[in-house]
Amino acid sequence: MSPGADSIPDPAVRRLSLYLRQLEALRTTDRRTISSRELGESLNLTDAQVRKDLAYFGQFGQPGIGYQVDELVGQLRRILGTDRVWNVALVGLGNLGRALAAYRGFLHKGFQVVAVFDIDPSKTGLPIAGLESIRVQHIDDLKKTAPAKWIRLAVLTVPAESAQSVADLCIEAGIGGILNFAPVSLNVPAHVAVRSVDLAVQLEQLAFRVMASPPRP
Amino acid sequence: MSPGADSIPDPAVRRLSLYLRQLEALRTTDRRTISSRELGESLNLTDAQVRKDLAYFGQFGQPGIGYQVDELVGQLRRILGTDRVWNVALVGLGNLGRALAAYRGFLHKGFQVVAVFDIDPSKTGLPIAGLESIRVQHIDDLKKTAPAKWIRLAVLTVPAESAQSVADLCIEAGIGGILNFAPVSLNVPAHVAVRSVDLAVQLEQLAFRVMASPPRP
DNA sequence: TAGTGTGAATGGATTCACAGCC
DNA sequence: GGCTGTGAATCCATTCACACTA
Repeated sequence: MSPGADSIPDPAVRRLSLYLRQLEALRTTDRRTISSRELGESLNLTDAQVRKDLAYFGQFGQPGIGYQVDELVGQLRRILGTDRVWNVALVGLGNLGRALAAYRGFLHKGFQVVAVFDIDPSKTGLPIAGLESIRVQHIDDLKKTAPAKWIRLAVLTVPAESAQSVADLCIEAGIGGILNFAPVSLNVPAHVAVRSVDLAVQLEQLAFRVMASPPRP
Repeated sequence: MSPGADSIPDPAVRRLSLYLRQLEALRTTDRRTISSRELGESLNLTDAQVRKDLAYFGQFGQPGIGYQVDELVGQLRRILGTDRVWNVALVGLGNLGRALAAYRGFLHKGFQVVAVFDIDPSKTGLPIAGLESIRVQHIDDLKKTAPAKWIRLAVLTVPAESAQSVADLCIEAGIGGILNFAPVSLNVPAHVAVRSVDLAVQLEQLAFRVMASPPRP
């Protein structure tokens, strides 16, 4: 069926998530089909871009009609892997970590926080607001808990200084993907995926663009 | 001096922030200079990439030596605009909003949250943990407060349903850059910069990559 | 020798444009 | 007429390779 995932341009895969999000929003309306042009316009992309991205994975559209919203949602979920639920570990219980633990939006998108870790022993055993069924574990439990609970993704909300060593622990524990909120670039082996979100970096990028455009009257 | 900001490839500008972060970490050590090769290796980039990115903005290196760490930090801050402090508005006081308000790491990177808004009238006037000097304001104050406090950047941590209308308010208030955490794509005029961070999208991207590589033994 | 800055070459992603289908 | 899927053409970013400098 589809070609190997690594032969597909990374930008195309990123857009897949945006298509899915847009289509899911559309499903609450009574729209049954959508054209590549409409879908593209809603995201500031060209119609050709949309068609090419989807065509990497198969032929989902009908000439003269467009794409069936429901079917395309199903296909995109399958492609991205969110047609099942992924168990996620959250590591680091600072402000951000607690906020993410309490965030409800993940589950129906296919992700479920099933374990929470911190290095501070005084926190272990405590309950988590918004996650009634689980307790904070010490980070040393990661290596045992991750395989036992089928956890393959980890969210890191730890201080910059400890991020690399925590990432190493995650990898040892068999984690395959890391979402890193610490402001450092992690070194990981090729078989591990990392995405980093650095708030300060995002703001810097905005600052650069704001400087470039003239101040508003 | 430098060419217009929009003639510079976006990927290059993104890397500038990473260079800056890396160099700032380096400054705590006694390293005075660094070569493009070393800087690149620490970020999994080629030396040519690093040199070309920097060369868009000027000639900062010394042949045979490399780059002076301190000087390059200064140049990058100037280029990105973080040699001064940017006033930031935070809109939406859910879990994530409160976590970001309390986050200390921003100030010394050049960003300062100087106002906080929410639509819930019962929250207005309340103090913010971690931001002693300010009080929650109602979102209708945005249009008056933003110009008065020289706020040009906004961080949106509001529900998906209200994100677009809050963004519209920001734009009306003269905001030039929006960091959007709501899982929707915002429509804004060309003179406004937007960066979106959607946690679910990030996890989806990881899931896709993890599926592509074989499970670990 | 070590390392920058940069034109030229390469490699990839986006857009074009059109054959084919509803 | 409307719309997809896709080779071909274009555009743009990355890498190469080398003249030049400390």
